[in-house]
Amino acid sequence: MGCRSCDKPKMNYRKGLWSPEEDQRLRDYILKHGLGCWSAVPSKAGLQRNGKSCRLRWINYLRPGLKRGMFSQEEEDVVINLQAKLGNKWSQIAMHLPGRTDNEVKNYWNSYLKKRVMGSSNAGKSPSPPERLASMSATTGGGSTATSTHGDHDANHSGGSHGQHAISPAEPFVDPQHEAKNFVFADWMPTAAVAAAGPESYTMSAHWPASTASSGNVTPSHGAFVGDQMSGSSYGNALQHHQHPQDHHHHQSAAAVAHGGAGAGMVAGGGYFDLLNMGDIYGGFTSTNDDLLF
DNA sequence: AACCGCAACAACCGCAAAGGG
DNA sequence: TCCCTTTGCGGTTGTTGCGGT
Repeated sequence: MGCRSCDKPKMNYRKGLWSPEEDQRLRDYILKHGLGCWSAVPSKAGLQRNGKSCRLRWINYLRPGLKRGMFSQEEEDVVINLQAKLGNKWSQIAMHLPGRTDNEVKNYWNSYLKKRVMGSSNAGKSPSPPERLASMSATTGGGSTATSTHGDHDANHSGGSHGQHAISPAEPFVDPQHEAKNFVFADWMPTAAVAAAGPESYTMSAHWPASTASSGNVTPSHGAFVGDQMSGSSYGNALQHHQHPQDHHHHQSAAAVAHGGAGAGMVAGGGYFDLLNMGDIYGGFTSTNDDLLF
């Protein structure tokens, strides 16, 4: 833990939302050097952030394998059950939800599930997500906020996280192009990995779990957007424009898959990332590029 | 058109645990 | 064993967009 070699002079750290440039720096740095001493990351990566902030940003946003978008019915059930069982042990709950971060689970619980659970105790009249979804879907994805600066995820989220009603077997909406947007990894990997490994050496099949590489869900189209986004004048605007009114549908297919008996994991084997393997991927970020075998 | 309240969620803060010197 | 630093976690806050009035 202690990393005295990482000692650095105190400085005024930047706070607030991360800019695309900062994200890029952090990504590049970690892709290049792997995970190590977070306190050393800011200076080495040329960021005016503290290590804690970098770590958080990486874990909650930039880390490979993150699954963004609405929670499937199955995921909701897991959260509700585990919350009842474990209490607010978000990190532990998140462990059962591949691709979800504790922060995301926590936010989802606080903003929606808690009310729903409370509500359900009241004659089972749960405040159904559609209430908001209905209005959201009529817009560009609704509640995406400042944080929508990061856009697509939030776009998916805001509308999506409340779209449980959309989980309808009779409505197996599947749009690979959209589904791909559920993954931050897909956002940046195509470009970042190329940057790290070199265009020649980078191929999807070589770096992704087979199930992922073959799933076709990791589409470059989104990565291309990121490129635009990065070069755009406004992170937030770009992303907002990217929000899709139908984003809330993304996960219903995931849910459908889950309900369809994926069994081993809510998304594993369903044509999505094999998120159950993502732990290995995280672990892959050790110290060298050689370890970056996705 | 302006204002207000609500919702969503990223990010911050503080604390405790872990681990090296 | 103690001290110090880093890391991880959970609670909370801040910011922004949207709908309603």
